[in-house]
Amino acid sequence: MSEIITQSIQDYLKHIYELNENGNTASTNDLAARLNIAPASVTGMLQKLASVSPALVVYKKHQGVTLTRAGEKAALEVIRHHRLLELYLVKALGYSWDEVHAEADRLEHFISEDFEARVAEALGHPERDPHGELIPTADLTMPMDESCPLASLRTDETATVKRVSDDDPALLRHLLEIGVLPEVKVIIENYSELDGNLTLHVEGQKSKIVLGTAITKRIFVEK
Amino acid sequence: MSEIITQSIQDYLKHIYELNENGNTASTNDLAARLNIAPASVTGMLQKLASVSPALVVYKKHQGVTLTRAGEKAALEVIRHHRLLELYLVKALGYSWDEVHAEADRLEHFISEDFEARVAEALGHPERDPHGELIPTADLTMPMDESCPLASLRTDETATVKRVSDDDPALLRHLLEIGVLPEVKVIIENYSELDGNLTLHVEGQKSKIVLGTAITKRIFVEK
DNA sequence: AATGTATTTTAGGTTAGACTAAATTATTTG
DNA sequence: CAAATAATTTAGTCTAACCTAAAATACATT
Ligand SMILES: [Mn+2]
Ligand SMILES: [Mn+2]
Ligand SMILES: [Mn+2]
Ligand SMILES: [Mn+2]
Repeated sequence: MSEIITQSIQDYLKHIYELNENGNTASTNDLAARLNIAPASVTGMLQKLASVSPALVVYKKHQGVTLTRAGEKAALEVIRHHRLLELYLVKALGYSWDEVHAEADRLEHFISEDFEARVAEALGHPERDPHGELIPTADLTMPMDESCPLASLRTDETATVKRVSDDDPALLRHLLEIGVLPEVKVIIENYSELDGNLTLHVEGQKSKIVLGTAITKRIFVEK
Repeated sequence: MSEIITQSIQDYLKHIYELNENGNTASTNDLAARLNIAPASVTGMLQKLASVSPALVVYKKHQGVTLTRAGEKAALEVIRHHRLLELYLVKALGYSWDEVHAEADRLEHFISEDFEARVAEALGHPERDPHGELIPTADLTMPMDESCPLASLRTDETATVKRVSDDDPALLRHLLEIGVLPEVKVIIENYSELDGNLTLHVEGQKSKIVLGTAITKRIFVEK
């Protein structure tokens, strides 16, 4: 039984996990867009993932998929690899936080459990990756994430940045430049009803900055 | 033109390089044995490698293959990855020298040129891997290897161990135990005509040891 | 409730890289 | 040098993971 979980399957499961995180089922089209694979091919793979034993997803025609516990464990394994690798590349090999994603996205599929354990040890069993994303534990549970989008804050609210989306290097370079990094405090000076722009003061920075929703939806904070 | 060099092709080229090292052409059967692939499948791949452009091997029916310059460069790229990775795993992550081969054999195909450069830098641009094997340079040339098999030495000769075969963990653990490591000096106390056994004194060790040809052919020394 | 649009699935096909069985060619040995 | 044996190649299949085009279904709007 217990089928081989290929690189391709790992990528499907990882993206299904991320789409499921907000309680949504993962739709064929969303997955196709994320994975850069034709929707028809995604349907084929989802049907396969649902019919292996143990099943990795629950599939109902036209209604997208959710992960089974087996699928979730496989997904968390890959995500743990990814995030540990990202942090290791930064800490040990001097990568900057906008460079790590692509490298980790490949290597995540090929490191051994031994390698994973040694890297975790070398890093002191960290909780978060360079972008503040939570690292699943060695026993494959995902810690609770208490954060909400910066975009949901309003004038005079105060919060601490916890994590940022890591898939756009240009955004990461910009955030580094304006000092919006994990664990940094921000104060909302103004919220614009018209465009959703936030004007905010960033701890340690002289001038205020204005950020649109394309950015503030990708920054997560705790109040 | 310039075809994609897949993981599978990289493995073929690497093993062809190693078989070619002693001036021999790489035979279908030898490759099949090393790669754990049926001879018929190897023939198919060799014909393909000979017909891509630029050609990666020179193939003549029933006579095995040799690498073209393009094939050699691709092979050296993989071998450089492998040996840098092995040394990095030992130096940075605490692997022992009998544990690194399998991990490096997978990762060699998936690290970026950037990763390679950073690892080389972190290691101070080393010349040899943990087993004493020479690391191809960044511009893909293989340094001269001046060593010869320990098995070719005779009574009263003195030599320095330069490298050992890295593909048998049990042998590596044994060599570690008896102190036969790169840069260690040995003196041949006796050579047996009958079985080829060598009795030798190893620098830093109390008692003499006797090694059969299965071992002495896999240890390389300089006089 | 009917129609148009968006989403998803089905059907049929391609490619890389493996396999086995059978045929061919090369090499060794009596 | 002929027969046996070993090495290699050919021919035909298989599987995973993708593709496109067409069909089916679901959903949104009037
Ligand atoms: Mn990936
Ligand atoms: Mn990250
Ligand atoms: Mn390999
Ligand atoms: Mn080695």
